[in-house]
Amino acid sequence: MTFREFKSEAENVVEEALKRSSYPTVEFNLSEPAEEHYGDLASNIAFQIAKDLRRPPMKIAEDIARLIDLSRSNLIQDVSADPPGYINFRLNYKALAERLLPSIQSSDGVKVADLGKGAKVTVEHTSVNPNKALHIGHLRNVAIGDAVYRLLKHSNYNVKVLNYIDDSGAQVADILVGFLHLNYPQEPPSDVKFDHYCGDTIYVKVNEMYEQNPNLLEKQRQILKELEDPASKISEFAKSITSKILIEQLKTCWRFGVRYDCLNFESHIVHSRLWDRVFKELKEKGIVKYAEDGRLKGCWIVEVEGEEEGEEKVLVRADGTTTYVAKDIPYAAWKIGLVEDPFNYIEYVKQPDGSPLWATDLNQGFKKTDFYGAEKTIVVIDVRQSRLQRIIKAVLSQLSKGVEDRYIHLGYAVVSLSPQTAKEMGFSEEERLLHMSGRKGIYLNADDVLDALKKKALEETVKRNPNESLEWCERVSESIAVAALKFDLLKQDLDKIVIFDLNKSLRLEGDTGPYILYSYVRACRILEKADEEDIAPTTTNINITTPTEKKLLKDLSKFDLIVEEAARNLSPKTLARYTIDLSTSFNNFYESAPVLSCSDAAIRGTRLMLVRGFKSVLGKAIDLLGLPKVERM
RNA sequence: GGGCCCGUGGCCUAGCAUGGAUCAAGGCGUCGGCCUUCGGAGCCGAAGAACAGGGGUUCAAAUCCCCUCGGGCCCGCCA
Repeated sequence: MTFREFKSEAENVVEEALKRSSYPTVEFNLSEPAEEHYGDLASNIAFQIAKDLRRPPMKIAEDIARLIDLSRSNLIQDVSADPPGYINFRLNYKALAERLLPSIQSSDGVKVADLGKGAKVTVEHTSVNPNKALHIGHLRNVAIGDAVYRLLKHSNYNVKVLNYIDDSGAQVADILVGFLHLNYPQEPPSDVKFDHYCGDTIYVKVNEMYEQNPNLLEKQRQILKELEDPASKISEFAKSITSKILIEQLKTCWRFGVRYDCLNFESHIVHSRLWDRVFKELKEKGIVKYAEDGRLKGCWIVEVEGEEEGEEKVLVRADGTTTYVAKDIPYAAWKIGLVEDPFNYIEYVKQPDGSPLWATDLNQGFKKTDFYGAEKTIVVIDVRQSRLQRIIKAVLSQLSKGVEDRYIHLGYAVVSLSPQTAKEMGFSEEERLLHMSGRKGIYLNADDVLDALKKKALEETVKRNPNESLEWCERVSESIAVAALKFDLLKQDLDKIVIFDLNKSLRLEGDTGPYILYSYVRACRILEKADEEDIAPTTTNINITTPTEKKLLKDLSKFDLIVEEAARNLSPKTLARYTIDLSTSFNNFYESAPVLSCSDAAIRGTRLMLVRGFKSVLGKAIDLLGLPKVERM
């Protein structure tokens, strides 16, 4: 918001000084010094010049610093050359406060850079097979996808969120086998959600039975065959089951604070014959080849860039059916507008935030242009799918130039169970982390984890709020649980495996979501009391004095730079880390700079503005991460 | 066998894109402090002294390059 201006002022004065000097023009950068006491920004320009001229950097830094003219700068307090050759700039905190604080007294004033200029982008995430409940691993996908959506939307992209529903695969047939051939009742026990029932009981049991009873596998194949006809009785039955599961899954996602724009059903993509059109073009352009002989005789295959011969991927089997990856190609082509839209759209359900959730349909509904033909499309899927995603992208690139930049696979490492949790749950006795498996029943259901977190938060909330109703405490605890889990899944690098430990992840202290919420609540309390005591913020006589005030102010001023970085790199982690840092700065300020009891009116008023500004900025950061907010806890 | 990713104090992580400053930063855990002060889900301090190992590039490497080791994932006419 203004750190950006400080930075560009510093850039300008260095460039101008360089022009006035006898030194050659070079590229340089400005970064924050390792230690606060060096200043607020440092230029490495002297090192860059020293490299070319083979002269001591310190001398060069001194020469340039001497030529720097600050007369037209507002936010630079002073500048110095320091060993071994840095040019350090210090912020004029009073000027920064006067510029920044009035603008962020309400959340409307907290602006984010316009990166998107309204460009149409789709983000696909969640995409859980509709035969089971979401587990903790799925939640990483959901949290990342939702945060990316929020980051892009606020950076002025026109973002639509897609959720791909594979309603015609073998996993769905497995559930049908359970109902039709193992006589599972169609209603779950009264205290069990339908998605849990299908996933925890039927899916796992059916897969166990396949091993003992090969006949059952034959039944599954039969069901799959019958599912190909959308008008068949079994298709209708499948649809009723998958819809029931899907709605339960959506409830979990809504509980997690997530929304979507459109459900894309695989069965619709298959029956739309999109594949035929794309396949025809792939053949005409020679992108797919027919294997005349060899191991893959009779198949249509593509070569995979960067892989050895003999590693070709089959798109169409010898029997004429399409493979998994082939099914994704027309869908991806649809997303970026390489094919016409064959779908109608119906309003599937109203979401808790009031927005409609649309779904593809082949018969009824309207035509809509919102969901296909995006400038960029981002698909959030774990890294195990990287090779397939690369193949899809490569095939599309051959159909149309420029697809490389428009089709983006956002991969992330999986969530695994810690040895302790694996033992506690009775999944394993080994001292190593355990990968989850829906088929084997090795996972923790998302709802169960949230419930456990909520229970823990509730104990604390009730203890701290003896005068509040149980309903109130429950509501707050639910928010704390969601914030804790979501933040835990967002805060680390996408390339790193999340080792989920039931006990450790139930933490409410330290680098956690509750820490952030707690900081927010503290700010709310101060503002509430200030209101009661009729203490108004200063707007004319701003006075920044202490180190913790300065640090908080500086952190606030960086918000838009951080959001920009996070949005550009599709990196929720970047914002998550900032949010912790900002909260820490506030808590330090809170300990050392009393607001309401401060006797100096100007200082008190300034601090109050800082608290308000903090509430606005942190509130925005919380929104962008997709965490729930609470005003008391 | 080929490809991708990870390896930072006892444990978990940030920093790596764009190499630089005397102490490489947080959290957890351990030990010790801080409520007559806006809420202690907080703050302060201490101990531990660590960028997997080796080589290279550079005035300067946790960061770039190469090799080795350890761990994970992917490599099906399954999805």
